[in-house]
Amino acid sequence: MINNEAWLLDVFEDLQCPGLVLWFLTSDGQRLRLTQPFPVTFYVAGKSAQLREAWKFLKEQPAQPKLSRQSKKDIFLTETIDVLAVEVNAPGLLPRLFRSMLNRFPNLTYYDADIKLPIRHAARFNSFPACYCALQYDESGFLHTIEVQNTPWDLDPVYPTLRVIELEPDCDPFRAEPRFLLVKVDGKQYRLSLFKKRPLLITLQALLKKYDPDLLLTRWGDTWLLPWLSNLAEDLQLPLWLNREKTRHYIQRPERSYFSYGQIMYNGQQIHLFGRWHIDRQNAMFWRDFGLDGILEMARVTALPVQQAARSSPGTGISTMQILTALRNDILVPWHKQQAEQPKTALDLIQADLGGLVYQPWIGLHRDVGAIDFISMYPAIMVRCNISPETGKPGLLETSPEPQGLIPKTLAPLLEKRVNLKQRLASLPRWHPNRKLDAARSSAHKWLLVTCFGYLGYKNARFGRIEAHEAVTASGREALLRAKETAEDAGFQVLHMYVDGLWVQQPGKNQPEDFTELLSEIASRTGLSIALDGVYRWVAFLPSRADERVPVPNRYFGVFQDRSLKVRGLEARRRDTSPWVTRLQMDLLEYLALAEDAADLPLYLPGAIAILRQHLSDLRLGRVPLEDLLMAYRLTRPPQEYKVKTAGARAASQLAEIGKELRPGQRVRLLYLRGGQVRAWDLPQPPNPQTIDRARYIDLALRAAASVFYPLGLPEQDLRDWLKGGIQLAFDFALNSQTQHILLPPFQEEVAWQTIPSRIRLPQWNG
DNA sequence: TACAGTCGGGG
DNA sequence: GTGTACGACTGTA
Repeated sequence: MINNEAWLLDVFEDLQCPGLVLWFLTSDGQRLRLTQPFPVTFYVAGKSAQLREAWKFLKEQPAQPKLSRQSKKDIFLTETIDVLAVEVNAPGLLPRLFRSMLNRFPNLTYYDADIKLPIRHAARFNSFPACYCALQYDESGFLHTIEVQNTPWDLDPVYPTLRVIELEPDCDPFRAEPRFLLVKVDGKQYRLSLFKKRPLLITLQALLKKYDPDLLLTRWGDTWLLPWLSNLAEDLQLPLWLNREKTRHYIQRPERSYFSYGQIMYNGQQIHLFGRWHIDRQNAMFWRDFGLDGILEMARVTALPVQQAARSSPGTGISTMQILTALRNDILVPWHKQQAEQPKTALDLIQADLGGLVYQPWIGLHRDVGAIDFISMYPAIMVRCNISPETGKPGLLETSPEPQGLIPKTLAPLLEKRVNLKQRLASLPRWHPNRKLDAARSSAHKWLLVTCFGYLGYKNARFGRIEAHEAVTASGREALLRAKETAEDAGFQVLHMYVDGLWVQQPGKNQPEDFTELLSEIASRTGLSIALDGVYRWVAFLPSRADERVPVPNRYFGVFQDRSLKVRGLEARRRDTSPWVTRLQMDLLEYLALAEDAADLPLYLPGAIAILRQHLSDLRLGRVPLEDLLMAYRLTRPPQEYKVKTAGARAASQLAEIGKELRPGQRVRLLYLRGGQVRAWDLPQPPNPQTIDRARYIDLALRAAASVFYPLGLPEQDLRDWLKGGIQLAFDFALNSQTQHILLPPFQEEVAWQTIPSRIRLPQWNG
């Protein structure tokens, strides 16, 4: 018998004999393949006559399941229920057995029938990707015991040193033809010609053999590179060991478009390897935002295999965590949710059908404003009020006496870890190397927490229940209202409230300490944690563009004490705004952010106008690269299905004509051309810069600029008229009920914004 | 003028 | 292997 310690890399079913294959990385750096017996069970409930039929049916199946009667807990029922337990020795045989059962007995109720092996393993052994284990195994590689030494909740996980090979073509294969494969391994770089196919494969295979990587980190590996290489190897009859498990071919999951987060999303096809991880940076949803650390963190806390964690949404993650909690607490996991909403009274409907509380902000400019937010408000409410599909309806912000429900049980450690990470983050100095790591992990958690709330109200979620969802929003509104009362009792003016945050103001209070007492009072009156997002030097809430008198809750910008900007709802935040317009708007905002005091803002107006002017003349003189003028629209359907031929639809049609079809969920990039035309960016011929619809872009630019100028009291139309030249510009700058009349002389061409000093001493313009 | 279509959010 | 709902806004018909 051999004792050893190792990190777990991969778990999958053994094709040779019943059980699992596990790949480990040992503490002394070996890559170890072990096998482990792993019988799996699913459960069936229904009328006893039908269950007896099912019993007979199962006895005749080649998988030879072990059958027994058991009493188990269904989360939606108060009493335990009698179920038929179907145990299979070879885990790989379960899916097919379940499918044939379902075919034959579609009306029975199934549990634990579609749970992936790594999740079952996690439930039974508390394992998770890259967990550190104490192992006992014999010479034949048969695993006798596995004891996991750490938990997903460690703040400082110790990871093994992974061997990594990075592979990427020299350009985007969907936009041009790549010529080289760039390989990075062990500090060395190689550039292999894609046209010399035999040497390419021989070199790659040599590298794979020599370095035996744990992680293949690619770009377009999912959608192009790995299938291309694999097909090539097959054609040329050369070996290419992409998998560490050499008897297996990789898994190719097809591309798909799906509805998530209120929009159509697109995922390219995926290539999953056995015994080592493949991550395609181009196709990894979480990769861009959180990096490998975020992916590993997702994998740890959700127990999803790394390759899946990298490519799945937080919804899959949180759903998996709920399944884990259920399995560990001996609660049946329904195969399909079949829970109907309970009937509601009319009053319930009126009270329940509201979302988060939204208040109308006071339009305009405000100085010295504290922004305070509840920390992960909805998840915190779910934990505090014990809101779960199986628990009773709690009073507003009250704790129920029932045992902790499945959802709070799942969330509590996650919430605690996030708070710990955030606290540590706040205490680390800015230069500290761990900051980025903690921030990435904290954000990954935030996503899981946010999504968990949405999942409660999702009709197809396994553990969702709309009443629970509504109980959460009801308590959320109550918390915000109590916070408002508390602030007003303390003499603050509440300028705005939005779902989980509020903006408060009191003359003379402009330091973080000035809000400490308020924070703790709100925390005690609501029982929820709350934090100061920051103190704004000044903040501007914008009105609706359609009607100046109507405030909109989420269009604002402001500057914090540390000079950092916060921008919401402006053009620059939108992904369909071209980079040039975004740059212009951000330049203007960053420039205004130099103002120490809102009262100084008028002094910055000439400089801001000069910045605008500079960008406009860049456009006129053709100095703006075409890429910076690209608009990007997400397609929601195939081009021919659009009733209204939007710019995006027209551009997608152009691409479809040359065989470059985009799927729903993908973005199409385009330029506006004169004569109301559009042109897709990814057409073979580059567009003629002369045909660009400059007027159109200038219009977009002025629109964006006007949002920024609005709180200065400068209306968009006046700005447009004045820029044409020849007239004076007169307007009123209002702050704290004091009005300043401002007069600008007729617009002059000759200002280069490079000449604007960063620390401003500008002439007075006031009349 | 009606309404189809797209966006946001979190950091 | 999937959050919903909705308001703001723009551009087409």
